[in-house]
Amino acid sequence: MVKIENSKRTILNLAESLLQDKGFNGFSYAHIANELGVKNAAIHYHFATKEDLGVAVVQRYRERFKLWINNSRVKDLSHEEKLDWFLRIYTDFRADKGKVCLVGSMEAEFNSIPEGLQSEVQLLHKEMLDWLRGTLTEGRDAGVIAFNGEPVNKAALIMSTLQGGLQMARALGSKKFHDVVTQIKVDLLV
Amino acid sequence: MVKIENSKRTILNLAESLLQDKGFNGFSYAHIANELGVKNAAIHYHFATKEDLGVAVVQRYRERFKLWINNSRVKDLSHEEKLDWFLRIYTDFRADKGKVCLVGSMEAEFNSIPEGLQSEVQLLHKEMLDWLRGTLTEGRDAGVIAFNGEPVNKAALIMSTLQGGLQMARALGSKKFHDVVTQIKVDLLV
DNA sequence: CATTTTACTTACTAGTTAGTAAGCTGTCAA
DNA sequence: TTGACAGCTTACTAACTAGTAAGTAAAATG
Repeated sequence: MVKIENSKRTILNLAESLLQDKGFNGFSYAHIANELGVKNAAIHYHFATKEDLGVAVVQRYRERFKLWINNSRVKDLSHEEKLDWFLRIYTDFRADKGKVCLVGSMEAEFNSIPEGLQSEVQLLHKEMLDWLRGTLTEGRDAGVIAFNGEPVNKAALIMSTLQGGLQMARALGSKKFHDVVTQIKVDLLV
Repeated sequence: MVKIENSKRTILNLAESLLQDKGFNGFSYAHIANELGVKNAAIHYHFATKEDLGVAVVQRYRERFKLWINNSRVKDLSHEEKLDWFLRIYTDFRADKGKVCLVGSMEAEFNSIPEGLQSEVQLLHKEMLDWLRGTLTEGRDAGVIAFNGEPVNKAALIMSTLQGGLQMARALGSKKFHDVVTQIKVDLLV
C-alpha cells in the first residue's frame, strides 16, 4: 500500500484544479482516483458526496482569501499595490495557466450544481466583491485611482470583467486577457 | 404519433436554452427527448452526436448575429443606439431570464467540450468582438462616446464584463447585472 | 398505385456516474 | 500485545450517458 501523504489535501488540490479546468459537471470521482492512483471509494471515504467535495473546495478557498486580505503582506500594501495584487491573482495563477476563476466556473453552470455548492459560491463572490469595493473606495478617497459612479458598481464591473476575461482567454489566448487587464488599469488612471 | 412541427428547430431552441441554463455537460439527450415527448433516438436522428447538436446551435447563433448587425434596423442606428442595442441583448434576453451568454457558458467548460464546438465558440466570440470594436471606434471618432486606450482592448473588456456579469447575476441576482451595465455606460460617457 | 423518404419508436449496448457495504492492513495508544 | 481506528480496497449497484440497429407508419413523389 503506497501511502499518500495528506490525502485529503491532495484530493482538494486536484478537485480545485479540475473545477477550474473542466467545471463541476466535467470531472468525476474516477478522474481524481486515477490521477491519485487510488480507487474511487477512497475519495468517498474523505468526501461522502460530490457536493461535499465541491463545498470543501470553495470553503477552503474562502478561508484562504480571508487569510490573504488580513495578512500584513496585503493589508499593508498601498492602495495601488492592493489592486495590483488582486489583478495578479488572475493573471499569474489563472490566465497564464489556462484556468478560470472558481466562482466563474461554477456560476456558468449554476443551475446544474447542488444547492449547498450554490450557497458557498454566493458567499465567496460576495466576500471578494466586498473587499474590492472597500479597496476601490479607499483608493479613490486617497486620490490614487479615479473612476465615475459608485464603488459598489465599479467593483462588480471589475470582478465581472476578470471572470469573463479568463473565459475569453480560454478560446482566444491569454494575451487577450492581459489586454483586458491593461484596459481595466487604463479605466482607473487618474 | 403526435407530429411535432419543425422538430429540428424545436430541438435547437431547447438545446440552446439548456446550454445557457446548465452548460454543455449539464444536459443530456434524455432531457431534450422528455421535454419534447419523444424518444432519445429521435434526437439522434436529427443530430447524430451531441457535438453536432452543439455545433448547430452555435452556428445558428452566428448566422443570427450576422443577420442582425447587417440588418438596417441595427445598421442604421446611431452609434449610441447600436451600443444600447448590444447591451439590451444581454439585459433583456439573458440577465432577466437567468440565462448566460452562449459563449460564456461554453468557455467556462472549454476544456471539457468537443473540439468542433470549441472552434465554433472561438469564431462566434471573434465575430462579436469585431463588431463591438468597430462600433466603439466609430462612436469615439464621432465624439458620442469616450474612453482611453485601444478600441480593441475596450471591446474585449466590455464583452468580458457582460459575460462575467451574467454569471454573477446567477448567484447575486439580476439587479447586480443592471448595476454593471450602468457602470459600463458611466465608463463610456463623454 | 408503387416506391421512396421522413420522422420517428422499440429495444438495445457499452461505458460512465455517484455512491455503498463489507473486508483488510498498518499504525498507534493503552 | 491487544484493540481501536484511519485509510484504504474489493466488489458491487442503480441510474444515467451517448449512441446504434432494426422496424414502422405516414407522407411525398414518381
